[in-house]
Amino acid sequence: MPYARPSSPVPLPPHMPNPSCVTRFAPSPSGHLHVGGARTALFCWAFARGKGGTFLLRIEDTDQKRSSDSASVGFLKDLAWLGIGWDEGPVLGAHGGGAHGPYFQSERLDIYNRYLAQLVEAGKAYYAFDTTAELDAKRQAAKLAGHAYRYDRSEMANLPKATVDAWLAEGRPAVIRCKTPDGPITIVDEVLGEATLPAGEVDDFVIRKADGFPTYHFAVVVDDELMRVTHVLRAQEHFNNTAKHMVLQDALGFRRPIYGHLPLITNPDASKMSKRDKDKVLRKTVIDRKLTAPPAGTITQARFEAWIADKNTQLELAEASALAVGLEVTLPEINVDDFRQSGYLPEVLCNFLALNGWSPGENVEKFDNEFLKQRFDLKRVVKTPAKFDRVKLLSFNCDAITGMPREEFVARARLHGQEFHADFMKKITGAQFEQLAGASHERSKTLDEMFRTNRFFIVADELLTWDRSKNVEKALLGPEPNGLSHLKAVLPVLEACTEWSAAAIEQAITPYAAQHAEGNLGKVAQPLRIAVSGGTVSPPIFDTLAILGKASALVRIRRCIATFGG
RNA sequence: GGCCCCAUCGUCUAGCCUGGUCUAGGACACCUCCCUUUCACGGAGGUAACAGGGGUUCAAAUCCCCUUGGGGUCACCA
Repeated sequence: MPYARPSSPVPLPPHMPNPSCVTRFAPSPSGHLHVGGARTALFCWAFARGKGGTFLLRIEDTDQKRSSDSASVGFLKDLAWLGIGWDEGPVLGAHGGGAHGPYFQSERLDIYNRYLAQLVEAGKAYYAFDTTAELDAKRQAAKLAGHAYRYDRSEMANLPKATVDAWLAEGRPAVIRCKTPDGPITIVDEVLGEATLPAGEVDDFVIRKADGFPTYHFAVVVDDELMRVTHVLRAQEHFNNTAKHMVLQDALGFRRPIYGHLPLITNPDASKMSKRDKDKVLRKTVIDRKLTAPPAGTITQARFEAWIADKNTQLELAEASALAVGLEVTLPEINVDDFRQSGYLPEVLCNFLALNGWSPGENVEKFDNEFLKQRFDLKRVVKTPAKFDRVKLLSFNCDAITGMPREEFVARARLHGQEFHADFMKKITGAQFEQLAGASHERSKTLDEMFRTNRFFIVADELLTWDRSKNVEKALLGPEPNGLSHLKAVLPVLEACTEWSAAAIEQAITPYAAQHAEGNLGKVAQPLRIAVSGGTVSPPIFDTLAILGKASALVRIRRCIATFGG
């Protein structure tokens, strides 16, 4: 067991007694939590909690250019929404805290510097004064020569101490590099097995940047040790980094955690999932439609032009969303929050995410986090990358929604509406909403769907317009007796209704259909649906009429008759 | 390109470690039929995979080798 090595000989912050298992999720707050990160967090959480261990969260904000406070708060909220609670880390509600902080790397500079000094002192790391331009040139040359670039330490590693001190004193920019020992390095991984990198593959990598911040590699190794992390579960893109981390652990005399590298989650076309995907969709739409100006009320003309002119310019999330609304296109969900907005259930997202890269076997597919916690193990993690299948996710979501009690759906849909469709909620009474949600329950694949497909409910009666689609024309203006005639005939029937409930309306309409439409309810229902909704799709017609209210329904029917040539 | 890893239906995967029970199982998607006042749901069927080639063995999806294909990585980003 690699972890059985003696504890750190470097007595820095006092350690708590080690729990059996400590995992960590360590995102860099350079955006929003995306599904890949969420899956990693979920597995880390399940692994630790399943073993009675500790799951900790650490924010890797050592890149000053890319970090922001709001981004890290977003991460925390996303995690909490998914039901992935952390025992140690930044505090949010009941989550976080702990004795091994601070959990923001930007607040741990002193700690890193002490270890850095120790390595330099011991001759295991050295200052290097190469400029970025010099290094770039060498890399370029290596590329042209057709071989991989490796840092050549001969110059900087052998600088006399006096020179180094003098250069530092005069303020020359310098990084610190780790003096990587020669020889092959064997990575032991619980998912992938063993892999040996030949000698020379790992060069003298930078461990402290010129701005004084440690690099990712250094901070990770120090923090994992001090936070007594036992198991590192992370995405496979980090696999090769492991060698660097091992070099550092050896140099510092640290324990070695157990590693498990998780397969990547990609787009269906195997490309990396990234926020750029949103940009791509928008760009394609704009180009396909040959637009030269943004839709009104989205982004400014100047911003639009700058964005279109340069493929490397990316819209901010808010800009992209606004433009998507204006263009009436749907952006692909990438971040956890996107899925929340789209009306996915957190428990379903977790379930589905867990299925990308892991499975409990025995043909079990549907499970909750509790099950995952009990059953998750590294042995069943697959090695191959998974293509993220939104269609299957949607199917799972649909199953979960239609499978929940009606009251639960109504309640969750209400919360969703209050957050994302405030305009809709304002224009509808509580009772109406309850009825509408109840009627939408069994046909909803997401919490969001009913708000998008039922907008006709909140349109003013006199502003309702009708589709002129083939189906509408057919239903209304077909051979006699056509829909329009039925509408005219059924109008007085509805006017005569004294009670206006779904059941009462049905009782009034059914006899009519029996008499005048050969019992074919559809012949009457569909024209009514079109009349009151403007289109061919709505909740069941009697519910729809009842929710709308008698006055609205009658106004709409009369207007429809007039519009289609009564 | 160097290095590392991987390879089962269109997709997510079970099976592989400990060869025979695999005429390869499940799920999503797709197709057909049924149900149906729209949409959706639901029900019953169906199509569909061991990348290719060599070994080893009485026997290979399972073990070995090669080829091909895919992914990752080669930053003062994480």
